[in-house]
Amino acid sequence: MRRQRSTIRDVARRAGVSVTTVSHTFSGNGVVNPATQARVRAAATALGYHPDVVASGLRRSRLGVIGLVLRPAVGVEPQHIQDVDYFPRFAGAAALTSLGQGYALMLVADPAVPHAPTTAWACDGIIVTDPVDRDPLIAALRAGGMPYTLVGADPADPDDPHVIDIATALITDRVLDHLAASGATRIALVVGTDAIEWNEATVRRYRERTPPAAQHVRHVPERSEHEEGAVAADELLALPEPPDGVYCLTSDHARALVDRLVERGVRVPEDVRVVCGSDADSLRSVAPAITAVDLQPQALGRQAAAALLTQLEPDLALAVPPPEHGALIVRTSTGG
Amino acid sequence: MRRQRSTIRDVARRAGVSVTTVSHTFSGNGVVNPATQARVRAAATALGYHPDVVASGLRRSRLGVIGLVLRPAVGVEPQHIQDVDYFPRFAGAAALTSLGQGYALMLVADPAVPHAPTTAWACDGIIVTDPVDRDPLIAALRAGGMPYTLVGADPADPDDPHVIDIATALITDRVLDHLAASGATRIALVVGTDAIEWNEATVRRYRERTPPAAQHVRHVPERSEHEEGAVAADELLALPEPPDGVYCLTSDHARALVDRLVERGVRVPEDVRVVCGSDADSLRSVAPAITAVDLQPQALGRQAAAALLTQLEPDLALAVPPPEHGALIVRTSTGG
DNA sequence: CTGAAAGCGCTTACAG
DNA sequence: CTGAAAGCGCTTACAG
Repeated sequence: MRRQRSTIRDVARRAGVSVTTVSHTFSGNGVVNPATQARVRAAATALGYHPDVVASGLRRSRLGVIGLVLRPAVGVEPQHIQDVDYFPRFAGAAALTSLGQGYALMLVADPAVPHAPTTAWACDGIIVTDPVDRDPLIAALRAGGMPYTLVGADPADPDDPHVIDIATALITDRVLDHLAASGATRIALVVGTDAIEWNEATVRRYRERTPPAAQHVRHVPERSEHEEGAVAADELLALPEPPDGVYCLTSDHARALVDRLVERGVRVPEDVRVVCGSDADSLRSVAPAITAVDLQPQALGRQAAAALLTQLEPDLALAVPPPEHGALIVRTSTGG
Repeated sequence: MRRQRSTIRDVARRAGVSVTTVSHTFSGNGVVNPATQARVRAAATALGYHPDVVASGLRRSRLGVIGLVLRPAVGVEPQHIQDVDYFPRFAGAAALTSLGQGYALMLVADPAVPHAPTTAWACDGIIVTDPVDRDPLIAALRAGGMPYTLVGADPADPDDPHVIDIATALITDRVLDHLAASGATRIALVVGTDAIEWNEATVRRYRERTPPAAQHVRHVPERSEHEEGAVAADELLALPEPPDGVYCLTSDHARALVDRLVERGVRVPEDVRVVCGSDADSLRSVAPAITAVDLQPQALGRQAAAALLTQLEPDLALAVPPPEHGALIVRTSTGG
């Protein structure tokens, strides 16, 4: 299956030098007479030679590859993940930042899941988005001595220094303030069930800020049918004192929730104001359009890649602007 | 920089066996007594051992990595490429298809550009989107014996068997038919300058179908300022017989073009009908919303990955549904 | 400035 | 069923 290519040996033979000289010529290490270099390069060109990155990676312990584990991607149907706006944008920005520093960006399967292809270990460092509570992957990365950067913290280890802040508490404050300013007095929270910072820290902050009697938290699995959002809407309306504001983290469920509210004659935003925690195409084009948090996936992707690259090569001194956390895109669902 | 991990030797020593036995245990090759296997696995676990994919890749000539070259990405500012909807969706779908077969998807820089990191060669095969005329990258891939799949053909080599069809002529027909059905009688074409199939085959088909006197083709560089679309609009209006229909391939320029038309008092779609060749967020949310071709990036991404995987492993027999080429999303700009 | 040689961590005939 | 040994293509002290 491998392309049979010419090797450093072939080039050395053709140029009449040793493999050392060929290696030096291409790596820039050592000193090689310019005339000799020219002979070597000519031979290489004639043979269509490229240094084998894999062999070189084996010797130098540096591949020039950054791995990206997109947590929810594993085992999810393609149509699911790609409807989500967040991940493609995050990955795109991380890829371009990496390429700019001479690194490729490799999308890998979670190496901690059973039977995962071990390719995940063929990189110089790994970005994980998002780590879960007591994340076995992080433990494995540490055990293997693999450099990593996390987007959002493992809830069980908030002080890991290799975390890109996703500012969940700050964002929660902004959303709850905005809902209140739009006239909401009883705000319900609809969150996912993945044990990630985004879910857990949102709930924590919500409980800190909301009088116990007014608290209502509904959990909806991230990868459930969209209709679960509608079911959540029904339940909220059935409460003794239904909420007049809802903060729903995921976009699919927010959409189904609003659809159901409208279907049942509830006016949005007059009767119930709704904010979604993650902006997406689909929130813009529905009626009423839904106010959402701009999570700034591209800024986060750039940040994460820069942080990991700096870990790998401390001299890089990459300057990337931090994301502007908590920016709200106000739409009809909160009177915008 | 490399994580110092335990090696197959360490495991062999601890388990009291040879490295051969350890290798056989993990690779599934050869036959190993179950009891011995258990000892080996126990030792491996205790040491936190993972087979080194790079070393194994070097020996076996198989890495489990598919490369993806996104042509326009090179040298482009991050904010540019990520505004484009096409590439993230394509890459996402290709990644998931690959992961499903145990391959990682690596985003690599164009290995044909000078000083490109050679990482691009650290994969088992490469997907190129989109090849340019007389593409030096394809020549390099062939010379290196690297399996590849192209999305769209090299205009100079339409018969390469490793091409995923992007059906440019068919799409052009659909668009021109739709514009005519919406009332357009003189249709201008606004295309990019990259020497890719999409641009060239669109022009060719347009010229085949349009009476010479009614032809008007305007080239706008893909990576020019958005305002170039406005300039194109001005030029079209300045023609002796201005068009009453425009087919503009790229979304940024289509948007600027429509904005300028409206600004100058031209009614869209009553006076001029406009179709964009590539759907994007931005076309949906403007007024008037712009009719566009759904290029089906996800379907193409799946197709391309499946084709390459099948080349690498003929036994795979991956069944992926082909994209439904030429689907139009009709919006206000053509009376939808 | 150039080269012979060891070794990165694995796989794979081959011999026992 | 198990092991000793060669070798994948490169890099890097080290000696000349």
